[in-house]
Amino acid sequence: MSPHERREAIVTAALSVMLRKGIAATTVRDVAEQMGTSSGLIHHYFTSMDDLLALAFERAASQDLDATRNAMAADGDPVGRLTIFFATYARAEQDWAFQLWLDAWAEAARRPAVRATSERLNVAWQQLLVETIQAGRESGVMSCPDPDGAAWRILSLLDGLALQAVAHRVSIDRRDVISWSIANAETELSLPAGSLLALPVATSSAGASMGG
Amino acid sequence: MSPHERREAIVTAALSVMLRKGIAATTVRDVAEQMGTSSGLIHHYFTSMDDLLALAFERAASQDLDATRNAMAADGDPVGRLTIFFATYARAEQDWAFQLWLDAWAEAARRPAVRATSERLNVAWQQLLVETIQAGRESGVMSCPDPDGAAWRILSLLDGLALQAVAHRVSIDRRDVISWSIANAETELSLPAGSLLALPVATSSAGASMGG
DNA sequence: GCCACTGTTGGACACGCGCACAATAGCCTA
DNA sequence: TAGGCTATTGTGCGCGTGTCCAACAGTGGC
Repeated sequence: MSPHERREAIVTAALSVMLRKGIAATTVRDVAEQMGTSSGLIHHYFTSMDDLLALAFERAASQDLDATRNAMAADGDPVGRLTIFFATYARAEQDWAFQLWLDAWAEAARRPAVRATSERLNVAWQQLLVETIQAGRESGVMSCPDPDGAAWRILSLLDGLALQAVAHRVSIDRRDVISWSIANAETELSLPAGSLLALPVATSSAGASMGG
Repeated sequence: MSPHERREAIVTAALSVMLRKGIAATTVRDVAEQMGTSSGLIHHYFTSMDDLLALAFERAASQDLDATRNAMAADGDPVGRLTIFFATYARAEQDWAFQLWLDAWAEAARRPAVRATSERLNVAWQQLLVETIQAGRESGVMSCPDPDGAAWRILSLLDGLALQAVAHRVSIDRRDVISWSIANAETELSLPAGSLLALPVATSSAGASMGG
């Protein structure tokens, strides 16, 4: 295995463990065991465990964002894109992905590298919504006086609800997380009720290729 | 120092360390050093470190809740109570208090005692809203088909927005966190725009006595 | 076929953790 | 003043962590 391949393999393995156990609980030995190699090998490629964890988190979060962004790009209609957004929003449906964000938000206060990555990616999510809202506004199908604020509110309600569902398991039903967020977005954008409801599909949602 | 005083002192010391280093990074030795005593003493009063951390977190969070609840009780009008709710919501204004919640939500997955406390208190916050909404509905001033769900949505938007403000510092303006949450609540409860806006007051918000 | 190089191994090291336990100190009662 | 009780100490155990390092193996160049 070439050095480049090995580095990728290590990041992938670290990511796999992180998704299962969370950022803080991921150890060098876990990653080595996941790869089926020795723990010393990790330090041959990464100067410290922190570097590896930060890189793996960025990888995971970026892949999630890219998956949703690509899925949305397949639809030319802003309303259709927004429907896909909610349908493929992995954070809200896959606990391990959202737990990563919970860890990141908590760690942001004490690890500058994590904060920078977390903030940059959250803003990217929000911008994805802003672009879609502006497109919908230009085509006249959506009405929204403040796309930037609306995007933050839509995203924050989604995160706030998902937070309860993931952290506390029972407080809020998973289906309500999505349906309430959709209803909120429809109100924000003056869309008819039910506009953003996706037809149930058999295929798994985006982001499933990340392993775990 | 009496057993009761000692227990209180330990909880206070644990809280002090937690606010400085986060829940996950708080150790028995840290708490002992904070008090100027030995680490063995902590285990003489608490069966496990997890219990102590959960209790210290509960102390901080409960004081916050009680402060808001008491402030709301001073007003007989449901709309007035809700106005006070947003005006005294300490989480959104005091970073150290909200950072504790960020830690708790992340740690909930790994510490059962923390999860139980976190969930119970979040539900208590939600119930505080439910009671107010139901009172407002009975008096005819509010209209809401689903008080339980509306309470979760109001609270989750508030938490989701505050999360961005606290974890990332710059993404969202602190004033927008409150004003957007208020506007959302007014929509949820069919209240006239501006109903929940509080007059600016000079006194500091509730919960400031907790130190840190 | 030998050599050098490098990916890779597996264990040792120092440290920090929660926790337990025997010894000590200090106060309250008699 | 003597005795007993309990808060408090200090040490140490077992474990898990990140990091380091000497030894090994497999492969490509000479």
